[in-house]
Amino acid sequence: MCKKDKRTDIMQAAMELLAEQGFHGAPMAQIAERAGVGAGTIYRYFENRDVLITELYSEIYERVHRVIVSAHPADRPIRERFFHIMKGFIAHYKDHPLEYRYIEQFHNSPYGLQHRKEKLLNVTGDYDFIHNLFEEGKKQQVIKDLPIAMVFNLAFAPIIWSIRDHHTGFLDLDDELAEVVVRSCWDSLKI
Amino acid sequence: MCKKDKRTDIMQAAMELLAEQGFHGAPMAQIAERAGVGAGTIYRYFENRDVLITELYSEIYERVHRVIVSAHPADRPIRERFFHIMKGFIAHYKDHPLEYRYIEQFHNSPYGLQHRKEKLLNVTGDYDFIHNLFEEGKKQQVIKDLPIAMVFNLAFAPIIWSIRDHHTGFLDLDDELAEVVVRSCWDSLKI
DNA sequence: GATAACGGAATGAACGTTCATTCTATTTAA
DNA sequence: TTAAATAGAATGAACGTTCATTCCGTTATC
Repeated sequence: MCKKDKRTDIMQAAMELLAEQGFHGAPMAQIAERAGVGAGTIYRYFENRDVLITELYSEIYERVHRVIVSAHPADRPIRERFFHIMKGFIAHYKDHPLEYRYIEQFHNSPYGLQHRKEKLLNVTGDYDFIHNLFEEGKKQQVIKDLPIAMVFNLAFAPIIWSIRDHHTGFLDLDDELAEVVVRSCWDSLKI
Repeated sequence: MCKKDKRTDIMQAAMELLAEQGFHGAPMAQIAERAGVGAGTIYRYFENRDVLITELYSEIYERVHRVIVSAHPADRPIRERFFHIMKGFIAHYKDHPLEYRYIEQFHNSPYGLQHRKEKLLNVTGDYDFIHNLFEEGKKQQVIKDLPIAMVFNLAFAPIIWSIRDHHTGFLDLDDELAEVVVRSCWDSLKI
């Protein structure tokens, strides 16, 4: 087994356990056990627990980002691009409950606050795909001229909560209902 | 100091520390210290940590519930009642950041899942004010005939996220913006 | 055989909870 | 009225457990 395999195993085990049992319910020893490695081995690949959790977040975020960016109809109207992103977002997280749970846990933890702060201040200065769509929509006067944080909330909050409810069994978010919630969010954003 | 005082002191200290530092960042010893009591004293008033956390939730939930129910225009149209509730909700949690943070932490913890499950199944069988408003709205064909969980999400998710952002400094949720977000949520619900 | 990777026992810090003891206020006895 | 007795509230040191991290003997790789 080469180096990369162990690292991948550790990340997979960590995602499963942290998603299922929460950030405080998955000790390093258990992660090691599920990954089939010794507890000490984890520290050869990740400096400490925080680094593991943060790198795993980046990795999982990358996955949904790739889905959203792929086949993006960049030359179509804002509304259509919005629907494409949101439906891709829902489909991906319906298919990947563990990824969803992980991201949710991360955002609702102190890591998430830190992360959100850096993103809004754009510390890294990198290009944010969705942020850009909303700014363009505001410029074109297609969506309301609201603070960007508010735009994100109107666009994502009901959808994310609905995905959560789908996974906990409180809601059956089938294609029809997904369409309804995306349309509702769009209606709350559009001028 | 009489019995009631100590209990209140403990609850106040617990709310402050659990809200500020999260459910895993506030040891019982620290709560006791801030409350000005011995660590063991807490266990005279609360069976264990879980009971303290759960009772505190009920107490804090009661407070916002009282605000929402008070002066409720029960004989006015659904839309007006919705606006009354949502604006009261926002105003209360803008005024009480610690209560907001506490409720948020609770909902995003295993306690919250349990609580949500019981509420949706209506285990206690008690009358739920807001639930009832939505059901009535559906019956009157004023709001969309969607699963009740979806109605809650469309109604509350953007508002709750906006209150969070207000307290973290990402958003200035003044009266004007509060009006906008409530109207947006209503627009996503109404037929 | 030298070097890097690995495993898992050992370590020590942190935490919830317990319990023997102290303190305080109220009742009883003289 | 005063002093002893009692009840039970309050205390905080101690306990047992859990957990992230380290350490070091063993194994694999070249």
